[in-house]
Amino acid sequence: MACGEGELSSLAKGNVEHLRGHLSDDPVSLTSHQGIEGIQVFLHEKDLWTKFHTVTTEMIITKAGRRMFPSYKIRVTGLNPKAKYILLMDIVPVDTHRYKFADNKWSVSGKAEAAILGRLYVHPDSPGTGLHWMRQLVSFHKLKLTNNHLDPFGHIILNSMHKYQPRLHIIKADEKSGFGSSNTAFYTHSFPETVFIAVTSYQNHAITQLKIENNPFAKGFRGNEDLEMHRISQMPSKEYVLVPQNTTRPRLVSSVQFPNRLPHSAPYMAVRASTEKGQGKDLFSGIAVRCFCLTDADLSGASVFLQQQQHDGLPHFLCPTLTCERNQPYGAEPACLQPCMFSSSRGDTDETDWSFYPECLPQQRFSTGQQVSGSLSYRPDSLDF
DNA sequence: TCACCTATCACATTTGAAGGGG
DNA sequence: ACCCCTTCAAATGTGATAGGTG
Repeated sequence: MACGEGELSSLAKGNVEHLRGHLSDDPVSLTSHQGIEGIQVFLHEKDLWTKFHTVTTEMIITKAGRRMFPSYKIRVTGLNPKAKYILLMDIVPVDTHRYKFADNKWSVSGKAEAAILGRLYVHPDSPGTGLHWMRQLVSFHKLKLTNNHLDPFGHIILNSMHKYQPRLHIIKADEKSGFGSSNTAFYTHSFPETVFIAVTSYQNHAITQLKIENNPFAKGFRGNEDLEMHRISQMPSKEYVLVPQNTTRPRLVSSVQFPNRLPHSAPYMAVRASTEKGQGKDLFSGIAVRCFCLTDADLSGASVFLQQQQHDGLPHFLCPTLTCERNQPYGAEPACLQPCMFSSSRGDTDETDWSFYPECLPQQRFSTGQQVSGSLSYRPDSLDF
């Protein structure tokens, strides 16, 4: 059903270029059309786009060309199943400003550079029948952005630090509709949440984090703390680096490293990590969890607490150790708690009570001052400290 | 000369397609 | 035909450094 580039070349490529003259340069109007009625397009992963949009989406541009993330994917309805259509994208400047990122926000920094002749990205399945386009997601994930004004690969050329609006065009590709003439039937749509600023390196750390968390190819940058804690665990105890407990750590806990000595006076988070989907989250019934240690007064030991992020936005704290003899959520900051420590040595019969977490049964217990490292396994039967 | 901003490159890591062997 | 494994190109953000500008 899909039609290749060759067919496009012979049938219509020249005409598609010719169509540029008919396409509006106005990025603000969301939809315009001529000779086509009833088409609807829906943005795939709209929620993800919105997440990026709320912190101002940035797209990397490189000399070699860089794909967009999130990918531009759409679902189309309302096409004539038997008629042929060409689907294509272009990306147009939103305004005539150049932008800068300072004080954690984007602002206008001057006049835009001269606009580059806009290139079109024709979907490789073009021309395809309405049935073909409607029965599956239409993905423009292979579209690449470049800042190379002499780019020979047909990538879309943009200026760094300028704001752009991607647009979708659906063009009826048959002679009857006057294809290639001024009567060509077309439909154009812009999704406001896909506006982005082109950059050569990310400016806003929030965007970097969103990309890392959502782009599978950036998976290698997730959970860097895992690697860090592993590195730390290989160091002599005096060289442990401790992270203040109030450090924002939004992710879930799956692995644990405990130094054998901790400075006193403040709670420290000595634990961290999560790389696998669902780890921690499932263990703790879908609530975000993090672990940290409290020291006792003579620096000789640490206790483990688990912090639950409640839906009311207030963190509650659980102490699963026997010493505390409290298995209730604490409605207070950990600093308000009396430090408690593991009073038993390894092999002692004292039970660390993990019963609050029915799936979470430690195979071993800690002793005071004992260096403990290991991981909370995803599978309840393989918890291993 | 200096500070600041932006661009570029090598790098480590992951993904996923392709190909070979059993 | 199917499964498993290996290989490799492509995609990705990082961090150091280069280059441009005022």
